[in-house]
Amino acid sequence: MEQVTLKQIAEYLGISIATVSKALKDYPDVSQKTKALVKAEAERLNYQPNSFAVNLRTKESKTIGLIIPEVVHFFFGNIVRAIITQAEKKGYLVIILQSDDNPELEKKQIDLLISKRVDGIMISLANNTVDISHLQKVMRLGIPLVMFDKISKLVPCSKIIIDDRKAAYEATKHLIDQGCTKIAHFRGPLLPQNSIDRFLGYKKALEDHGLEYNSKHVFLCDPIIYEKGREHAAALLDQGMDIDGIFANTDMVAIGALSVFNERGIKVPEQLKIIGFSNWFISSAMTPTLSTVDQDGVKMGKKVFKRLFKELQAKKNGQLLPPETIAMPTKVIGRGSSMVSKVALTAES
Amino acid sequence: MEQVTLKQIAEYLGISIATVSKALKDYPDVSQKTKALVKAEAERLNYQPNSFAVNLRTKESKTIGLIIPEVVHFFFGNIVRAIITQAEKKGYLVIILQSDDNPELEKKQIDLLISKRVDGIMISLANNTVDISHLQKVMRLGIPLVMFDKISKLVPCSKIIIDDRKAAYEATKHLIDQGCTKIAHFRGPLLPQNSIDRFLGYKKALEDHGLEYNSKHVFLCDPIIYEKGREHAAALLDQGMDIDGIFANTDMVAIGALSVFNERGIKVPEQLKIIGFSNWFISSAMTPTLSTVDQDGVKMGKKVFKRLFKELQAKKNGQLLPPETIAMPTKVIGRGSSMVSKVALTAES
DNA sequence: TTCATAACCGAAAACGTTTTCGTATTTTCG
DNA sequence: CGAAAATACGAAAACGTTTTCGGTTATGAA
Repeated sequence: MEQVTLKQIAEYLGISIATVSKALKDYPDVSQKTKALVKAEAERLNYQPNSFAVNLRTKESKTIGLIIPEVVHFFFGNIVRAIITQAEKKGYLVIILQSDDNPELEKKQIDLLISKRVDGIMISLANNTVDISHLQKVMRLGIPLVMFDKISKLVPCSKIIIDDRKAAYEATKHLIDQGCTKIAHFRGPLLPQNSIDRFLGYKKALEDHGLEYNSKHVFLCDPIIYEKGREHAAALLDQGMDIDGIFANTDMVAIGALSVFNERGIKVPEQLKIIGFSNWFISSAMTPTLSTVDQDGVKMGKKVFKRLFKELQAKKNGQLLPPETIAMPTKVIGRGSSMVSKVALTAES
Repeated sequence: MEQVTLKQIAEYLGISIATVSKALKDYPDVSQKTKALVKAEAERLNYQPNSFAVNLRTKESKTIGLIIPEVVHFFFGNIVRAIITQAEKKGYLVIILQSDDNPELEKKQIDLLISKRVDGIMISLANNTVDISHLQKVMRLGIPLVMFDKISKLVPCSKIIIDDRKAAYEATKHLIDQGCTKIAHFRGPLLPQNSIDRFLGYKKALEDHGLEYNSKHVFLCDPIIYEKGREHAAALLDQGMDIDGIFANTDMVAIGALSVFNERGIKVPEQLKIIGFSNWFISSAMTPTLSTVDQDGVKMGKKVFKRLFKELQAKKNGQLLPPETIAMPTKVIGRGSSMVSKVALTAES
């Protein structure tokens, strides 16, 4: 019933606690015979070291924290899965906290992780996090920190991102290549770097292709949800706005817009082409299938943990790695919502 | 840089560690003056107790484990969110592990949680978990255990579920009420209780309404994914099977089927009606919108934690609560995929 | 003044581990 | 055979906290 301790094994075998501990960890100054004895007994009693005692002694928790705005999110979900898997391989446990895009909650959760003495922290910021004192605290305490996706340039830590600007540029260019000349952008909130970058990429693509940028063609989605896509799409139709393409900040928003067009009988892609962002699973199940920008969450999650692990190792050796920013590749996936049907059917399996 | 300890505060103030500890916890045998002094100093130095030392001493980790097949899943995502929120309120941290529907991984993760000395465990089983020795071990160790959604009747612990049989019955009945007489069922794997129950509910509904059950009308989806829905829908068409309704084990499967019908020009709901299960968010964004069975993940998550918390409290007081099984309510949501368009447009906002 | 009482504080043990260092025993080898 | 070296083990401190139990001082009453 109660968990067995080194002491119990020692008493049973009539040897010291120190020897038992060393035997289990294959110290060289323990005889083979004793080792065998101890291990057999530990096995028999199903001994499991008390991690609190271990952590207290070694000052290592073998636990890392992960804070993300939303677990349910398709993209984050993939990242989470990848991180957990990688971490597990290296013997780390992941504590996942969801900030709900709430900066205050995010702050509290950072404190919680610190008080739980996690070895490192991975975070994707809440959309409107501006005060970064909690992150600076993490750095000050010397806790390895890796930011990903939603980052703040003001924090001098490693970052794993995608090149949102370039990706947005290419998404917009894709619409232009398909013949669009009046392209609207359903943008994300004003603050987070990636929604800024996507907007800038959109703008740059227009300019580079001789299309004039019109601020009236940019719609703000805050928060970035399905309903906002519907709302703006409806507004667009109600105003009789002359638009033949939409680049949406996210698949979620694009799907919202698409549903309105479907309801109102606007033909996509004939009358209007749409491209989203993230390659959310469901985007390939829509009618028509949704063009989008693919960002590989699994790859990103792997990179995030790998980088953190590297910093953890460095810290153990008393080193401090200079922060590094890694941009992951993306690629435009053309599907039914932006391409003529013949192609759309075969674009993706 | 380094975390401050009681000892440092004590030394600085020239008093004992014991007094500092007691002052911070408002023990009655510490003077108001000292308390104020200590608290001010602790505040100033930003003292945070070392949780390992606390846990080692108190034998409480204030940490609970949560194992689910898949984090990304819409329904589980909601449950996770609710559990985390509730747990946080009571000062508990949640360690989330994803079993990927893999029984061996599930087993390992249970061991991991035990070795991390979590105070309690919440689990939704992998689809094909048959060996339940790891769960029995949890019970043997006296660790409070709550199972939800995917449960095993063989483990004598508390369970939070929905009445799948009743819910499936009503979903099927909904199709019958809409005029369907030849209803197929895309069922889940053979093992987990809830896919069995949904199948039984489907069958019962047919029988109760004078429709004959035909095993050829039941298609196995294992795993329960989008592609399986597509596959069976295609098979159904290719065989020229005479079907006017489908009750799918999950929205995911229903959407897969729907996408095939959309591609092949089968009119839903006119030629064929579909109802899914779970009220996955995206089901209301499909064209047509998907009818489904709503199960409130948030409510369920709350219940799960509340029950665990109750057992944790009881354990502290040396009691052991008898296991309890709670069924959460569900409700059929009729949308465009099963109802005439006039209604469908207004069924859900 | 003296004694009982209350108020306040600290010494010390305990939680279970890891690791250093010392010591006792055995082995090796000139 | 005797000294040096290798081998095997254990004592003890340390990690930071909580809590029991005494002890000291101040307070008040007799």
